[in-house]
Amino acid sequence: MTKIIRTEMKEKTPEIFDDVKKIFISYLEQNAHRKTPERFTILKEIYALDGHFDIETLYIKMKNNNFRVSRATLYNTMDLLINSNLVVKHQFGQNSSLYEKSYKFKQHDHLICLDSEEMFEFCDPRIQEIQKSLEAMFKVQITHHSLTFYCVKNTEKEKKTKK
Amino acid sequence: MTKIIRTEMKEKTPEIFDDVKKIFISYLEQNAHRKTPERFTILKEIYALDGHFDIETLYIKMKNNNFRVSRATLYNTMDLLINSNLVVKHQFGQNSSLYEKSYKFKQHDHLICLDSEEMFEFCDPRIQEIQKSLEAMFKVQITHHSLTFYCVKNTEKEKKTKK
DNA sequence: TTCATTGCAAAGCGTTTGCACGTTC
DNA sequence: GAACGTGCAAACGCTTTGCAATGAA
Repeated sequence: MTKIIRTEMKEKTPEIFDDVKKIFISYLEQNAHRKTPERFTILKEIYALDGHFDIETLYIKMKNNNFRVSRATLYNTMDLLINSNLVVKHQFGQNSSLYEKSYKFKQHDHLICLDSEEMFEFCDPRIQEIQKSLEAMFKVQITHHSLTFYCVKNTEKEKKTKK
Repeated sequence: MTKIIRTEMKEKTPEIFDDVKKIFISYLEQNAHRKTPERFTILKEIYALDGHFDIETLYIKMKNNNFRVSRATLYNTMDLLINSNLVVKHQFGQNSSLYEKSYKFKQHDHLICLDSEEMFEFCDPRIQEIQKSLEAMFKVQITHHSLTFYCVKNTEKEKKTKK
């Protein structure tokens, strides 16, 4: 599996779950969504995970913890969490999407090695400058972005198509 | 359908197909792939298209032109063309991939409006600077990147999840 | 002749949908 | 009580795979 190298240590996860829960409640109330126990259980499970995860992994984890949950509910809840800015979604390959908790975790982009199983995370302030330029040029408000660089360590004869 | 606004006009497509064909032949020979008529027909069809397209669109277009082709061959050939640097692949949503001819067409990134059907293209030199920094920092060679900004024109109450 | 490539159809797989039941408001 | 949310299974849609036939080297 993919080894992830983080360029900066993340702060120890304190009791941020209370904060996160409040934010989620506020979002649900403001948008007239119901506060079901499933939604809070899913949020809690996600904030107990580190790094990227996919729906299947989350599903298995919850099943192992004896929570009765369906994939459909997981997908629905992810949308709510993304809109609450509590989770970010990445689509690196063409396969499954990867998700990641985002509250109090620094926004970062990715550098993916094509000839090894490594993925690096980085944060470059120049991306914010580009964003400002675009907002001024196109007269829009940018909500988020996705930036991924792909690299090789060794020179390869023919690039393997990423599965 | 998505309206695409280009920030700079592309040069008129001259007889670049000869160049492109030579590059493809060279790639096929260097990698011991066969030079089948299907591959060249697909290449020609792609270079007759403008902007983004998906496999289904290309498939229909070729069927309409009375070419006997299968989707499987289209997918296989796209991989070869991507490795030849004659085509780039975008994965904006989580649905189908979009492809685009790339030879002699300026590398660009995208700005996607979430509350309209517009997509802008832009090219910012600062992205190259970020790339250089990353190559030095991680001691790798970057082959390509994907950068997409998402924006809104109007303030929206609840973000619609992109289909 | 050999075996990579092709078209076709079926399979694969992540995600979405339909529906009856349960639960929040 | 009304209607939103849930679990389950089936459906969906893009992509890949299996296989016999074709044809490039």
